[in-house]
Amino acid sequence: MVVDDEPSIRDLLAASLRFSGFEVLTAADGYEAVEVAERASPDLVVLDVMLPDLDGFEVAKRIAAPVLFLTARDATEDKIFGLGVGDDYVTKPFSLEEVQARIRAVLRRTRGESAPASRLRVADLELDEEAREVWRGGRPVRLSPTEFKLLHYFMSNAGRVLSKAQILDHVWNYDFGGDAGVVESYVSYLRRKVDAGEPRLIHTLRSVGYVLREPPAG
Amino acid sequence: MVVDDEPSIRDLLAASLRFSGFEVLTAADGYEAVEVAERASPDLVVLDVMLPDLDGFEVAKRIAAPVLFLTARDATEDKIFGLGVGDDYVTKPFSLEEVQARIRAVLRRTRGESAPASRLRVADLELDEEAREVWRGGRPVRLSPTEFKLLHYFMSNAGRVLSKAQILDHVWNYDFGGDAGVVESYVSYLRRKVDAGEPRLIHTLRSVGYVLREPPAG
DNA sequence: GTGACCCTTCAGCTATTCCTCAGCCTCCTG
DNA sequence: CAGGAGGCTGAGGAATAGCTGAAGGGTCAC
Repeated sequence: MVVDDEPSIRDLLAASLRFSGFEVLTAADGYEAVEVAERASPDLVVLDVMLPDLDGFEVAKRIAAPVLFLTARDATEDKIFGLGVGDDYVTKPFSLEEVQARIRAVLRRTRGESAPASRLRVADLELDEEAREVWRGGRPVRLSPTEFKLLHYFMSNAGRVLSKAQILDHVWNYDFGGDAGVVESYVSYLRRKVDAGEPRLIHTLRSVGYVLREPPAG
Repeated sequence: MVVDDEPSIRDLLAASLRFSGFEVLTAADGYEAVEVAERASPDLVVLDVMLPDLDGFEVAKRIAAPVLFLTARDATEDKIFGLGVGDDYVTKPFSLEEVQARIRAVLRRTRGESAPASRLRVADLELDEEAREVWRGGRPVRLSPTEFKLLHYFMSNAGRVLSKAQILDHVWNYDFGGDAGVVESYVSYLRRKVDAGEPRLIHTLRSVGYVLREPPAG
């Protein structure tokens, strides 16, 4: 369930999560959230701290499901964890990659026992979501946060063509004002760090986008 | 549904989509669009961002259907995706091939589960729309964007005779000023890249046009 | 405060792609 | 068989997209 009073953010999250295969309910304020949560018992709630009626913390207390908070950047962290309420948080403005990563982490944690692999693999390139580690051909690679998010997006969409606009929308914060040139820069960084050896995995499709895949045999 | 205030573009799109088997409604401005959409609940809306009354984004919010935006090339592309509104966009001037490709992609995506093949095949020539890959006799072929569009047009009209004018109208942008000589050039490119081996698939019908098909056995 | 790292922009460079054109070829016709 | 219309293709110039090194500014840890 996604709870935010701003329709644009609510829709953005809902659409992106649905695309990733989640079933999504939404609510625009605290009372609606509590109500919907009672009726539908969601597996997890993405909850804006700042709501028009009820305080986000208040809502969290009344909801049985795990909670991922959305909060302004300047909110002090202790407030979130200190209250013993909420399982993690993401600061606004966020990137979709980040929110999804946190969601999966919380689900993994709260569901306990079942510890899914959380490891992506394409050819001899491996990425561990939890440990935030990457190997190419068994050799560890150090990536900056953005590089990691970008590679993660590529790997979880391996074989699918991604336009620069799509990449920008998923990997960068939703309020990013710049142009798609950054994507080129970061692809260049990634290529240098993880795509130096054969076979090349990140391919450019001119005027279309990029795709991460093993080159077709032949 | 097609929404654009310019009659020429509206009619161009409507005619081309009808020919491809879609059922098409049109609207000339924002309010009409919202109204028609409510009455008819279209499966998808092709929507010009620049409308005389309502802003295209505003219209999109009030419409339940998936939206494919039409936008000027120089418009800041960033804001299209990012607002969580609209599912894809095409810049003006566009080619009909491109619009139809995007439409199919959006429908494929929003309808989810049903993942149609999206793969065309004629003899030993194969084309994957999503991956943008082409094989001839199992061997991958690299095509430029225009070559790919042209081949796609040929393959989705296999067996049908296409005049150079038709090809120009579908594969090239609607504002293309040049003459049909380009088509000859690109057919030549295609022949070299994908039609070198037997059997020849692209046939010239002198002073009529071209046709892609397997020669009748014998 | 300082240094390390990170993010973003930018500009020069390279590679690719697009389109035109001219010369040659092919087919049809008379 | 000659002539002409239509078609083919190689060459080349212009435009465009993409790559990457460098630089500026920001943030964070120490």
